[in-house]
Amino acid sequence: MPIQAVEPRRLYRQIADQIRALIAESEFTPGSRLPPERDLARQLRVSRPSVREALIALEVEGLLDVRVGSGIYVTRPGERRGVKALEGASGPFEVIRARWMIESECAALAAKNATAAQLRAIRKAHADLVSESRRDHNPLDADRAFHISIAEASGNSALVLVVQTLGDQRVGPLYRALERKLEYPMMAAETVREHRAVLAAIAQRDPRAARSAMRTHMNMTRKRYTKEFGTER
Amino acid sequence: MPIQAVEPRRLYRQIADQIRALIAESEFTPGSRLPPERDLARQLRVSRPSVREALIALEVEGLLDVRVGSGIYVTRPGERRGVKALEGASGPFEVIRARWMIESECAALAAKNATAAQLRAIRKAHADLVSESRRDHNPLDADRAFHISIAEASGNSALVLVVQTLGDQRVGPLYRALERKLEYPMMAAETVREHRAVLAAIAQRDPRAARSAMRTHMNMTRKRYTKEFGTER
DNA sequence: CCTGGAAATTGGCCTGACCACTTGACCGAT
DNA sequence: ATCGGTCAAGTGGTCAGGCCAATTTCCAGG
Repeated sequence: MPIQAVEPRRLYRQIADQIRALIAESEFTPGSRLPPERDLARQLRVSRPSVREALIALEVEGLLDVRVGSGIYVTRPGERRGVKALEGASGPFEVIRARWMIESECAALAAKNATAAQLRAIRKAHADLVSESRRDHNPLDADRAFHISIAEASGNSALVLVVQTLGDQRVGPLYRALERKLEYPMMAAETVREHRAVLAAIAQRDPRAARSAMRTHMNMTRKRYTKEFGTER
Repeated sequence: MPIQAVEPRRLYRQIADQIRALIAESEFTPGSRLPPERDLARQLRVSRPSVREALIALEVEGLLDVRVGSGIYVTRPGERRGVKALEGASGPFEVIRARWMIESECAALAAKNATAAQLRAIRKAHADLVSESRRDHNPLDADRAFHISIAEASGNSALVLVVQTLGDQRVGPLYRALERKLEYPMMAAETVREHRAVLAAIAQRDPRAARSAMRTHMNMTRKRYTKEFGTER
């Protein structure tokens, strides 16, 4: 057992962790406003600059949105832009092509490797997505969760990370412009059918069908983008 | 032309941007120490807390390492851990399997799509890697740069992001333990041969050979890991 | 009802102070 | 020569208090 380096916990990290935990426990829900800096400092028994440092860290992580004179707001999951997403955002067509390649292999691996619990999680994510699709807005969060549940069933956490990273690209400016043009819920019905085919192939433990179904879904998504956006980019 | 939202530039972001630019211009090189906070504040004509806020942001981004009592250091590219890499680090074998899948397709795409300039960049990255391999330490940075140059030649920026993200996983604790056990420069000679085969296939514009060469490289890398680390994880 | 102004609240940034930690130099004991 | 202890200087960490800019809310007047 090698001697471990001892790393003192800087106060701003402790504060940031605590706020992060409160958000995760839904004490502060997405879209809601945190108490003012002065109040947080008082409640946490620390100085206000220390609170500010923690807030900066959480802002850089994309978890919070700090508005001068107004307050500190928890971002909605779809709005969260981590560091990576701030660097040159990838175009929608690039993302969908990368997803075609990667998520089809994830689906094939999921068909091979999914545990019963993971299959249940995929089914639940799918049901949530169907339910969300009945509304008139883009079910971005539920869609993302469905795809991530499949990546998780692949059994490779590096692939989960990759799928999450690609999913994060969907909040870039090009993507927003594109997705604003899409029609709901007509498109939703097609998407639901494609998702159902992916789920069915995974449930039947058929890697080839799962790969093919996910590729079909990505191809159809690309076609939908092309139809609305004209030339690819 | 819609009216654009005006977003005032918070001072900490301006300072962080300036420091980031100075690092990019090699004014501050990886491993080097920045001037003390008090000096930075004086030079930039801002207060020290404002400098601290900027440093927090850059620390969260992984660009800087702040050591109490010692100073502020620029991280080496291989040490940079963005937000994503802090979440549950993936194991080396998971990463290598994901890279097998993804980077082989990148190599095939690079063989198809690389511009002359990109091919030159791959060649340069390879030459740098060969040169670095002659030393007795793991040429992590140069290796990473070589692989990223191939992803860039794929012509899909989403794939570049994915390869970067997977590359970032190589600084996790499991990875460090594993790579400490590897022998240099004996292993370096094998790796150089494998890299050369990838480069040759790309230069010959042969996607199948490029895909195959990269898969071989990843397979051999996994074998090297297995040999040193025993059971896979 | 709408507009403008005032007041209250919120975040932004600053100054100054003190504390904890690190580093390097120096000295004495073994 | 080596090791441990002490000290001083420098570094980052955190705090208290202050003032300014931006936002929100409320109220009065047209």
